[in-house]
Amino acid sequence: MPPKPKTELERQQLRTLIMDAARELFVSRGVEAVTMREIAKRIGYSATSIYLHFADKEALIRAVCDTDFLALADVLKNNLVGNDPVERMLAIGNGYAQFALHYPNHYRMMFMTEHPPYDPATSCIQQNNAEQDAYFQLKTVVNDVFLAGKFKPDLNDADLIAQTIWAGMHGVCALQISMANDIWVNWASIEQRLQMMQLTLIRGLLHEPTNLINIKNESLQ
Amino acid sequence: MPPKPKTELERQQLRTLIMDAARELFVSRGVEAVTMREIAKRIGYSATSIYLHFADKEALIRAVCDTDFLALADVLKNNLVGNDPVERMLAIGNGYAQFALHYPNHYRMMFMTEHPPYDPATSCIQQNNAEQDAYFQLKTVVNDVFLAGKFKPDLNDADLIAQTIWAGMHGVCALQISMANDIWVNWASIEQRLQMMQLTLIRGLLHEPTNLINIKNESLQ
DNA sequence: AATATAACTTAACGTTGTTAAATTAACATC
DNA sequence: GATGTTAATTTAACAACGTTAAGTTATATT
Repeated sequence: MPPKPKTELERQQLRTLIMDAARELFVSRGVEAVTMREIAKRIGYSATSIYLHFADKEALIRAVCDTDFLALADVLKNNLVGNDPVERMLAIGNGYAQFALHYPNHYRMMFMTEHPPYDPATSCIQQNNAEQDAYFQLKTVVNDVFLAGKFKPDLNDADLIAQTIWAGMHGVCALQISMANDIWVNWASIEQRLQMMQLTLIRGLLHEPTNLINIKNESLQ
Repeated sequence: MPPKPKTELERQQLRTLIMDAARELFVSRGVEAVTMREIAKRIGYSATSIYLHFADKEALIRAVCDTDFLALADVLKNNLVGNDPVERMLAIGNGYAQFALHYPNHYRMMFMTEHPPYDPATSCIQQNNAEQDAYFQLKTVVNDVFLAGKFKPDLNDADLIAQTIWAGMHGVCALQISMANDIWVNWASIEQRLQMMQLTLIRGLLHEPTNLINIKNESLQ
């Protein structure tokens, strides 16, 4: 009820208050099922107040997504340990899958629904910043593996390799999220499918087996 | 405006009339953007009439999906030619991707959005029928390759292999559909990405190179 | 000719995202 | 210190949605 002129900081705080409430609801029930009124109620404001900070629901979703890309980049960064570049490449894949399956509604919002494309002008994420850009992290690892001469000799496009790895992991995660309950398919366990995808990617991309592959391989049976 | 008792055939015809109108709109603009009133208008009925044939919008979507799985199975069947099982395996992948990219809204509806899972009681599709079940077709081809002894010796779970191939192709197609416009990523062309995924899968799953792989490989550069 | 029934429509309900108008409180100015 | 301006917020309202309830109309049955 009390309107006071607010400082830029206060406006920013309210903005993130809205986003945090929205995220919590989005994550637990999916973007579609959450209403603007509900988000507003959660923080004790009226629905129309949200429109003072975000143009529409789409913009709110986009903003939440953006900060969640930061969270993903953070998860990946923490998984990015080890001296062997191939080991790091496997680790980044595991981190990615862990994120996707731990926050499926989140993942769906970020990678499985159409939203207005990334806009450098309004986004809070800096492209090609190792701390913030998940794709850049993947590409960096791929490049490390490349420089170590581990890829098959006819593979030399880092973007193409990175996108293939991404697509492989995304495929497993996305099918899990949207089709896991479908009895149509006699699904193997998600752990098996993830491991099998990683094994297949490693075998398909690297020019010779590594210890890591053998380990993976044995535990697959 | 004229109500007459209808024969079972007439009811069935109206049912498919609704589904055809719905499909056309779904395909061109996506399920979410299409309203029941719009579908009804298209065929000259009122919106409520649809509810005489489908419990709700969800059920209509599900029914359209079901017949579209038949369409997919048909596309795949027509792509399933050649003596060499590996060749057929590549062909089924190409058919799948062709379907996904030619009918992206369709594909999104079928594989990228959550819907009530397949119900054998109400579905028109017969599971494990080679003419109707797309997954069964894939699994059959995988089994042919397996019987030909082409897979790496430690791979012996046909479902797991089929699901890995599916996930790989799905990953490329799904990312293309929902993220292709995102300038965040320096996307390689969709053709390149599909080819690269197939090459990687073949190399990761088969125990020795084939002619087909070399052809693929050269054209990749 | 009266009645029942199935096909269909119109009206209406509760929600949704969103906009316009009204309200309230702090600040600046005279 | 009253007055006006401005920003923050709310209430009211709109159009559109999925869906349900209540009506209407034409055929089939008795």
